[in-house]
Amino acid sequence: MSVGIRHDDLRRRNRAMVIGAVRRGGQPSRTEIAATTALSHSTISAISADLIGEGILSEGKPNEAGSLKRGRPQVGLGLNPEAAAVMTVVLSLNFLSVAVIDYAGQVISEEQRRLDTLTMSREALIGECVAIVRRRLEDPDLDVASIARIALAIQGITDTEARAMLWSPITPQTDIAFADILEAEFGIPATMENDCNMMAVALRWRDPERYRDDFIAILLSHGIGMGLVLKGELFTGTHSSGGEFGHMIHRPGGALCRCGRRGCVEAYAGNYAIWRNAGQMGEDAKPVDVSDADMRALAATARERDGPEREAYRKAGEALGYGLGSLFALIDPAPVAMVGVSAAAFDLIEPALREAIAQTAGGQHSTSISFDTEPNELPLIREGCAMRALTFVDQEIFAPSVQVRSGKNVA
Amino acid sequence: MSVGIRHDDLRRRNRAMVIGAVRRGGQPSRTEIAATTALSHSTISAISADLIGEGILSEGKPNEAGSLKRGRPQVGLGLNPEAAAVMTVVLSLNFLSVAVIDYAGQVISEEQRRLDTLTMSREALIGECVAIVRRRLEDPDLDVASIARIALAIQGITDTEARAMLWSPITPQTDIAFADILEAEFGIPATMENDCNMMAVALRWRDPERYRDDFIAILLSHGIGMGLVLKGELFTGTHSSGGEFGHMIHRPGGALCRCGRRGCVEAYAGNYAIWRNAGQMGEDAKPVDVSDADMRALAATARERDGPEREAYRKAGEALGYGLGSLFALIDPAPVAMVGVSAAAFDLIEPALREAIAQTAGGQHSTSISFDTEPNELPLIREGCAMRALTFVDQEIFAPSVQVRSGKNVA
DNA sequence: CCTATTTTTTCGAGCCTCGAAAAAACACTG
DNA sequence: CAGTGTTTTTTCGAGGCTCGAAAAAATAGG
Repeated sequence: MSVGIRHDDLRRRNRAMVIGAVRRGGQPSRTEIAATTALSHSTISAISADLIGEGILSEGKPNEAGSLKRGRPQVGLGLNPEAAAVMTVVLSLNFLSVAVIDYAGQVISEEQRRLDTLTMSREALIGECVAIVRRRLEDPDLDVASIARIALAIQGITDTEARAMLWSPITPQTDIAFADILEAEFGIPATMENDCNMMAVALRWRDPERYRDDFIAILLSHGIGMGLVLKGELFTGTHSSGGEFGHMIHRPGGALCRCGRRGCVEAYAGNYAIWRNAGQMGEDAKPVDVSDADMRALAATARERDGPEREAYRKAGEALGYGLGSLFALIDPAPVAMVGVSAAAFDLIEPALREAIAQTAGGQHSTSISFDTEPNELPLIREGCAMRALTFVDQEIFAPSVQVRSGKNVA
Repeated sequence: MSVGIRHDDLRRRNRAMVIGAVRRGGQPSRTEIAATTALSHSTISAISADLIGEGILSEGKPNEAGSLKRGRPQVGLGLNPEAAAVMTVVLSLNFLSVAVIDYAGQVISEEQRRLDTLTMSREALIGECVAIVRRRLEDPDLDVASIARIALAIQGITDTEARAMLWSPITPQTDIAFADILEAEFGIPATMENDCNMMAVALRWRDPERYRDDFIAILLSHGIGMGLVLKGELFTGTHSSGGEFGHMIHRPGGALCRCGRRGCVEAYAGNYAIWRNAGQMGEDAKPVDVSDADMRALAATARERDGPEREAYRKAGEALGYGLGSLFALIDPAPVAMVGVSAAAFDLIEPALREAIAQTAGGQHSTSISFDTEPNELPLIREGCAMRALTFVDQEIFAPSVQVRSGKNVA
């Protein structure tokens, strides 16, 4: 049931708030933090003194950005890059990418690797992941002990507790508890995240003006994925991973979807769906993986001449529009970011999308709904993972419930 | 931005928590409250002493429910019925119902009234509401000063701040700021709530076992409404009122909906949709209001023989099933309560609904999705309003941010 | 009547935040 | 270059809150 607030929760939460204010950026001074958190100067002073003493924060150079104001200059607080580090592991189709990121968010070590995820055995897939992580950990320039968290991301369905990949389009393997495996192997806490959720997290950090409390990130790729932020929090469904926007029903009994069902949004707007419609192979044609290059060529053709290619994109737009309309009927309109290779073809998709959305209850103010596009999803996913892992460190390690006060001093 | 926790917030929140634990029922003892809130006995003791002193809580008879245990018997805490009172105003088609409820949740005064909402002028509608509230306030048995809150409920769309009805099927009038009107008239804080949201609130109080953190209440009536509770909180969309489940798109370009658009779930499952399908009037037939008696007769006919009536219910089930399937794709399956006159015909709806939902991604475990039915929505809406208003009193008046400590003693 | 048991209250200790005042750090002025 | 004004940051005592331990209260059983 609902639990009371203990006295020591107070400090914990306010510590987390100060760290959060600093991470949000701009080298805020103590005074600025006091203003945004509505806590008194004395409190902020005490907490930041603690945090600096523990090597979590550090004071910036006061001479920077030549303060032209009258009195004592504000001294900006920043994150101490050496306070900790995190690792991101992004597993996508035929591609594995790992990075080590310092506490301030800078990449300090990375490795990328092509592999044939669709045909690999379960053991090989796990083995590659473990091996690449091990290689990064053994990097002589790195302080292994400082890596406090690993965040993995994968396209597909993850479990509630962010421990395992349950199903993914990039591999025939199912139910791999990556988080548990890496934790057992390296003794570092790990989580298994959904790629679209990480995209949403990254967008929030990249552009907090536009992507603040409510917004939607849609991945237009082989499949259609969604990351949804509602009321400032990642909405991950009540049980499993992200909202399966791509499998909302567009046309009952309609086109064959990769998931085996019929009429899903993805069966009209996924790369394979656009491809088979453009090739006039019929709506029951077996879904195939289409390369990004082929998709770009397809879009070019569609731009060039009216024909089945253009019609395929129109159908995709229609499906996305009705899907978004139904979604907006539930949650009300919000800014949308279209991410992935087909986001580069959004010019072909948008007209039909807008037309469809205008036919729905959620599209009442359809002209005011704004779309952003970002063709490259991988950097977003990695950034999201990094921020997710760093936020974990901020909250769970540097502002823990049981104040251990490790007193470790990185000086 | 995110705001820090002040020192005085602590008491406020823990006070609210104690009140909440008592309202949740069962005359809990101080020890039981300490257990559920994870606060210490001393804290609970101090807070409950305060609350009893302020006349908010009262100690129950210790001899009740003959405690057979060894030591000092627990003394149950209850809400002092005289601590405050709230008023509910439920405006539904041709019907206005008002009740005064004491702090413990008992109805102490009520009045109901038939009126022709569909033809009334704006002024007449507002006038009737104001008049009926005034009559209750002038009830000689009542302590007017004790009424701390009014909660109105109406079918339709309300604004974000719960101040105004923006649109409702029960009247051609739009944009009536009922909450502001009543506040101005009587000087009592008021809110304007969506009827389906209040149904959801009521279900949560009625059966917290089943309706705890995630569930859905669907109103099957003239229109299709939804109240959605996610992660223990009423989900009211990001901007406006409740999720407009009834206006998710079932079939793009399909049957004509009351909202003027095409293919909405409601255009297949609303009373008028079932009625016109049963009468084989075509999917573009103008929506008409059907009486509850007519709907019951229709259901009886459908049960009796196979024919267009039965087919109409099948279509309704199909629309609801695909709609729920799409919803479940986003939020994952959750218990559903079907409320309203057509919930009494759920036996006719369920087979097609289950068949449809099994075709969707959200219906993966469709057999495990459970439905409850409750034919009568009005009592639910009233209960929900009452609890909403009482919770407001609990949290905003008896556990206020600025501790005024009125010290009023109801003895 | 005494003892065991359980609930509730009391009391001092330890934190935490706050406000006010002091200290610090700089710009401006003559 | 010393003095003054301004703004930021720290210090310090006061007031609150929760907690744990111990005491007090209330009952059943013998």
